[in-house]
Amino acid sequence: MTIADSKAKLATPRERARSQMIADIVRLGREHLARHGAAALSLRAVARDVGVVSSAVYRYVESRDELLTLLLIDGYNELGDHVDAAVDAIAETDYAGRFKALGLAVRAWALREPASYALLFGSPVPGYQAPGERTTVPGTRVILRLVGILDAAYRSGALAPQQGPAVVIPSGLAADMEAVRAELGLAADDEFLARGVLVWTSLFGAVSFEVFGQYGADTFIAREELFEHHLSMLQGLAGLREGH
Amino acid sequence: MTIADSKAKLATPRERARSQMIADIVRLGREHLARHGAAALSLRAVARDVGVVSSAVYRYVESRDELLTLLLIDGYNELGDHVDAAVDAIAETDYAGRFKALGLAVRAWALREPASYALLFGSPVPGYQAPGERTTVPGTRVILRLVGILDAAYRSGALAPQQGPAVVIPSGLAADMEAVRAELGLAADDEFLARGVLVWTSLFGAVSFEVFGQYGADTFIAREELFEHHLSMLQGLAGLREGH
DNA sequence: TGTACATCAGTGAACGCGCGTTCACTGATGTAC
DNA sequence: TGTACATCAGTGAACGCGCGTTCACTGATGTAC
Repeated sequence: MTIADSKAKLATPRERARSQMIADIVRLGREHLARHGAAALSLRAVARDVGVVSSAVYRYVESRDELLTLLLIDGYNELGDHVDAAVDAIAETDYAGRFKALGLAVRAWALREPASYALLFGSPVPGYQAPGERTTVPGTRVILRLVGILDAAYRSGALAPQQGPAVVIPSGLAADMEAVRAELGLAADDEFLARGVLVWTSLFGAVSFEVFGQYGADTFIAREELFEHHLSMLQGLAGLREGH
Repeated sequence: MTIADSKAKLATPRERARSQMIADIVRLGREHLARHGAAALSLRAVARDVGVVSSAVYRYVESRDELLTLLLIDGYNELGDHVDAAVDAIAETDYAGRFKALGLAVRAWALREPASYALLFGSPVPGYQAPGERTTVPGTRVILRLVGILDAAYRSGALAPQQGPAVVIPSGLAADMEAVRAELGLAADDEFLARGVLVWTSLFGAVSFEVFGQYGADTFIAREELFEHHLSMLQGLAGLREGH
């Protein structure tokens, strides 16, 4: 039974108390993350914040690693919800608008929750290996959304043809792209897919630079303008034309 | 007196032993970093590896934070040396070639030293604040090198004019660009500078995705081809034409 | 060249701390009849 | 509706561990005369 299930049913009082407790643990765990970072996440400290003795947490969470997993899933879903809401607010055929909304939503969430963002997209937590069977689905929501926008634009013919000299796609890369296309049921050709991957990494690269403080303290005051300008260029790189 | 100074002089045996010891501490500290991550970096563990009692390390390093600073500077300089060597191997006027060499050197070093890369470009270490007066110079070597290549290309007229519709640079961003241009003595206009910043963040974004495992285990087998393709696109984005 | 003293490297014990996890326990909440 | 029992939440003590940092100390290496 998942947390959502037991919450939805609002079953017995005990079950309600139980899911409330897990929610508290995750919430305070996230605060703890924000203050001390993922590597220093401590079950004991979270227990103190929850107002319970440290061993009591083991009634709800198997181990420190499982708490990390819960925080990871929670973070992915929060980010996914924000991105979905932002994208859904834009007309389905306004591909450029949806792309920008996605990018702005990622940045806004990352700046609001830098510690969660670091857990999701920063350096791996030493000694911790995320259980793929639980994190893959929430962890791929944003990229799937982005791919969905770009592929829909491609299908509708709204993507601008490639500019400049033709770029050769080497065979190994072509094979990778074919696999992705098959797995996700995409229409776009290798060239556009490869551009999409670059747009993806570049988007997160720009957000990470800002969140992780790579720009330095003083350079770039107008960071929102800088990011929006980046988005415009990435939009062009992806082949998305304005207002389509 | 810096480490390099005392080494160069090869002064007294004691001084040689001293700088050798510091070098050992940094070297083994880096190994420790690789295995356990920056947040878990422990003076005691490094001392054990060096073969000395933990308190002895305090003769050479003021505190755990100072060891982190030494590792940070060491990492920046190693990366900087690699990048410099790769760039210098290409003719000065082959701007596109130098750009690609820079990108490939960053990626190669990051994959060889993922933990150092994570310390430099990953999530910040909680509770640690790098002392700007010691880290800024080594920490800006790569970006200054990149800016140098792009600005030299601009001055020589080798940069392609902007393609596609004119992008408006808002006033705040323009002011930031003017400040950067003045500080570094650049010639390039706002438009090219802004593209340069995107190229910079995108380059590190692509490397970070690969080093931090964001691509997942199975997607993208041909990662070198993928990265080189990214570099080609970024080269185009920067306005660098082939063979110039 | 030889002696007396100062400097330095490294030792080992100790400080107080927080961590993850286990375990036997006490009450409170639920369930079966 | 009331009693007897089972389930669960939370307690508090304990385990063994590693950490950063301090301090008085022993020898070895250097320096001044």
